[in-house]
Amino acid sequence: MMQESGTETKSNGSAIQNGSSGGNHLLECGSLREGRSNGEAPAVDVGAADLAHVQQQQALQVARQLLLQQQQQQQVSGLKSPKRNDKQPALQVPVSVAMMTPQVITPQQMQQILQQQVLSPQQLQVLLQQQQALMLQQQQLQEFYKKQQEQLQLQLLQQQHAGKQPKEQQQVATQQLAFQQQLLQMQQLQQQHLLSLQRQGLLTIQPGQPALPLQPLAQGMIPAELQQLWKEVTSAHTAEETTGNNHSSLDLTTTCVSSSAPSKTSLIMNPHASTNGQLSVHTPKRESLSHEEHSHSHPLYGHGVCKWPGCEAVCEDFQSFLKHLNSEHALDDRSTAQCRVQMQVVQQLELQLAKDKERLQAMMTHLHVKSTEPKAAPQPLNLVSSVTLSKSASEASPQSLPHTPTTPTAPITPVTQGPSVITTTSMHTVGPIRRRYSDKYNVPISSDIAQNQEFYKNAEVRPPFTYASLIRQAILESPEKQLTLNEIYNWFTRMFAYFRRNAATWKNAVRHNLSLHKCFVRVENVKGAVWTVDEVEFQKRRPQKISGNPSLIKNMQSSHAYCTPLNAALQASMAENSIPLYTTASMGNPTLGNLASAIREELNGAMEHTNSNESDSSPGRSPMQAVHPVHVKEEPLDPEEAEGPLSLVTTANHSPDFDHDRDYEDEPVNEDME
DNA sequence: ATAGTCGTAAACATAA
DNA sequence: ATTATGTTTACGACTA
Repeated sequence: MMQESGTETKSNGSAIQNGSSGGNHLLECGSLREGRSNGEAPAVDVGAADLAHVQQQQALQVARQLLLQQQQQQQVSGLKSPKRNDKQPALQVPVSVAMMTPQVITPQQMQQILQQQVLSPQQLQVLLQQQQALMLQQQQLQEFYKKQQEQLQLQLLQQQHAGKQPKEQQQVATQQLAFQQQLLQMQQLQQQHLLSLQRQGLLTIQPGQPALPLQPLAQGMIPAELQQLWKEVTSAHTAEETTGNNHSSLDLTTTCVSSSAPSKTSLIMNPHASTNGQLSVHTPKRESLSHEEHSHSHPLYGHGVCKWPGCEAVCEDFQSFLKHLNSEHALDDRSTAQCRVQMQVVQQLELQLAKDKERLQAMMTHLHVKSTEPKAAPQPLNLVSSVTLSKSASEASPQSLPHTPTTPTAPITPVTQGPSVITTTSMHTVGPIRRRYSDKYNVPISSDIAQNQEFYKNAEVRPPFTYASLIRQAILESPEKQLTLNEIYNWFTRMFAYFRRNAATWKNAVRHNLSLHKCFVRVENVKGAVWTVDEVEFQKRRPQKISGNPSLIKNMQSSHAYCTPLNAALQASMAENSIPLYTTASMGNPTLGNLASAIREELNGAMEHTNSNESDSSPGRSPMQAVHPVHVKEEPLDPEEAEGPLSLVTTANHSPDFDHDRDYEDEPVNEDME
């Protein structure tokens, strides 16, 4: 008999922020159409290269045009971000453009497009050059046109005076007409190409836009300026991206340029960008465009620095800033281009946000778990039990259902619907009453926990991992990589609402597991004993993980090779995703971490498997280094080197304040942590 | 059909 | 004596 109710140091641990971002009204996320299913590859055909270039040029110009208009309007009223609510006049144009896009191109398409580097920096450069050429051409044409017109008028006047109509005049007139036609044709062409561009997702311009006016063309840019512009836009952007914009924005520049930014790449690689809602709306400097209602804090001004993308000019006071703004960032092509880029950034972010919101909503709806919801179901487990998303669900749901007594409150989403709604990576709910832990199914525990931390904390959902995995995780998350039994208990209760009840049961299970599995090593300590993890042993039992999926392994390996460069960064930043627990994880694209660790863990598992279990026979760098359990306590031994450093960081999150928290005692779970 | 894994329950031991 | 901590056994569900 274990009566853990004995030690009830009610310090209630907790930082259980039931942050559950509750009712976010999901935005209608534009249709999630397949990315350019019909292989009309945006890629430029060699033969049609010129045409494509012209198209791009024109597209760019149109974009500039739009932005110019926008800017003109904004000059007075200030900038308005194309964010959700504004339908203000100031934004009219851009908004329509921005809002348009989702329907025209899906995010996926966008990603693809960008990934394909349809507009790679180089390409854009070329593009710009060509644009310059074109503009010059047009300029010449226009000038000529003007001259002709002037001439014509002069002649007209003269002739009116003279009262006669010489042939010359007619000639001039027809000439002019020809030019006009020429120009018109050009415009039409431009529009045409624009449309095709749009179709290809190269440009996000509203088709209904009026014919390309000639005026803006006339004031085309100076080549040099264009170059500079591009440079600036690019560099500024990349810089920002790398400085912590996690938002996987898909703007042209960054996506193409900054291969170093893990977020982006991974997002692209990620089949289902799953995030846990929470995709914080926090856009680093990108808010530059967002409008500020507060007169004083100009979104483009902060900390005495101009926040215009890539500017960073120092301005002592607001006045000088305004001055600077008007002089340096006046309505010109550069600003326009930058604006455009910014627009895309925002747009993508919004798309992403919308998507994630929708996802979250679906998750919530599906699980029917609301932190506010009265716990009608006494058996928390059952609540999710039928949500089986993992394997078992897909194969045969029938068997799983009968077991669940409490299905009433169970998820709404029919099981048959499958994992489509909830991304398989993020939401591995337990199986039937007798969970089939996804533990083995390529879901890295660490990332899953990190990602769904809030969820687990608030919803009494059984984490889809075995006790062993959870215990290991708890231990690895600790600073010393070692925990006392009680600390393990605390970790369980702290991290999972599910483990705040039936303490006797699961605590027994924990102890049972600790004793049973060789991977848990008990180490005598000054003040008792602590438990550590023998990673080698732990991994030994993992080969089963990927059991039947050679292709997956293959993919993993290949993809691993591909993302090796970013792996380091990923690992560092994500640090198993568990560090800043919900902070970083939620900030960026949690999926990243998931992906990263998934890859890593999977790989380890796979390799382990193929390496013939045991006996590190691998010549090169075997994922595991045979270490004797004895050593365990001495040095954390990094069986998976990849994870070694990570774990170190991981521990950081284990703030001392958590250590105090006491158990949530069993039976009378006063779930007042809502 | 079978072996292995996992969760649960419980008996038992031991130290504080 | 009580409690926390460990160990061990048994058993059923489940999977490969």
